[in-house]
Amino acid sequence: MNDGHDYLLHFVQKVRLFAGLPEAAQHRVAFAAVTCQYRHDERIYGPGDRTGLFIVHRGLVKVYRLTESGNEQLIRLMSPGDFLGETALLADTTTDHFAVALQPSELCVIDRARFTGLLGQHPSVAVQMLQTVSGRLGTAEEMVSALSGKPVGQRLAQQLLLLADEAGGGVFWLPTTKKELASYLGTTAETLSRRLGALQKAGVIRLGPRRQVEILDPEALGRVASA
Amino acid sequence: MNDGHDYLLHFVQKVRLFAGLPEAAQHRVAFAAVTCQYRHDERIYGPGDRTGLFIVHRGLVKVYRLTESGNEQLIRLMSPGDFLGETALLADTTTDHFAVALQPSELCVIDRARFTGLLGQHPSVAVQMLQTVSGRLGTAEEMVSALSGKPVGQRLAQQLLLLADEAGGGVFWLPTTKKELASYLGTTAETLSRRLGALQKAGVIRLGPRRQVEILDPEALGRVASA
DNA sequence: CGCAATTTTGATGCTGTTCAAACCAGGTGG
DNA sequence: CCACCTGGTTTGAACAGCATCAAAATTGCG
Repeated sequence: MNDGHDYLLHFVQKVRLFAGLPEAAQHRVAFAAVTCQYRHDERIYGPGDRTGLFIVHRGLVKVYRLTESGNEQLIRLMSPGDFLGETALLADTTTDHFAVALQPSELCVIDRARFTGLLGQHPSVAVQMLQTVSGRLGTAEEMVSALSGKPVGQRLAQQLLLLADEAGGGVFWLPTTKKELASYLGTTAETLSRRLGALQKAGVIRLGPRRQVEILDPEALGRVASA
Repeated sequence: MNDGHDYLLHFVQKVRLFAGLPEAAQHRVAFAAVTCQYRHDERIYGPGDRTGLFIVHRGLVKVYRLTESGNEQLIRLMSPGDFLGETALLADTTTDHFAVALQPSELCVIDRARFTGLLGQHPSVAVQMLQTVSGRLGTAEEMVSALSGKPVGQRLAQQLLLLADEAGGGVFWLPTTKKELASYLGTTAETLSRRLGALQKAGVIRLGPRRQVEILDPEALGRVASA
């Protein structure tokens, strides 16, 4: 049991959400948390579930919703250190989101009641969470602008630059299938394929095996992104 | 001076953000706040400004951004009791939003430093704010889904139902020009006009003078909204 | 090697944008 | 009270981008 606690404590300290907490409080968080393992394609939660707070420890989780036509609309990908469940947690409503592990993943779960208690006792957690959620709101609003104004090619170019930036270089691998990337960009796999092909033919990028993308001409891509 | 304070205090108590605070804290908030008057079309803040927290006391404020093509993209309308400025407030970055008074308006402004101090001292404010921002995130994400999936007609129908609901009846007035409603729905004034015309011809709604809208057949409208 | 999923390619049609012009409404000043 | 003027709104015609459907080609994997 102690082993488990120390393990959790170490993890809690690495998550920005709890980094600012006094150590005693970190211990309490570690006690409140439960770790869960999820295998590939395993569902973490779905619409109607009364969720708590999830924190990704290891793996990759996709959050999406279903459109009325039955298509998946990818909302975001969560990597280690990210948290999910903020909406349902606060509003006392249930989500309409699905969360599924894309890779074997490990998540911490903190019960709803315990977490709201924690929020009340430790403002820094609430403030930190507020910052993160504000950031997400900002990107969502940007997405709205992009969807209603820019053609697909621009959104794609932006996303490629962003992915390259995250990877810290001109070569990277798409984090998901192209079909899902397409849904994230608000388009279809077919159109995405055509746009990528066009970029490659223009000598701006090179597509390698296993969803590898190499950016040959970042400046040209930048021009496309903000045309 | 005391008059001013009492006036502010009364207002502070009516804003949900501060409703849960002990009275002493409410007094402190009232002291920290400054009221500002804005006339029609007056700019409240713009991109690059280092804003604080704004709370709408009276009037109507539109928040928008400019797309690269120079069009306004309406993000949201703020009515009395709503607050703005959360993004810039926390991230220590500057906004890329514009805020403009659509009507003669009165706003409370709380300085950035004071507000972050307040947040640290009173978790309930942070939690309340988190709830509101989470809600906004939810609607923004819905908007993304809608934009990338549904045709304009559906979005419009949803919005009409929502406005009718807010107004508490089948008759209401559009809160803004149709041009702005169009930008909010991610389309153009022309298309919006055509859709409204179609709905009227179908006997679902009736368009009156001064942007009045009367919903004649709510069920039909509902069917359009979730086709 | 062969299966199953992903990705690509092609042809077609629709939705919505764009540009242009007419139209209307409310507000102003004579 | 009316002519006028300035946004806002409507209408029309032509065009562009993207979705859709169907089918071929590729990839990854057991």
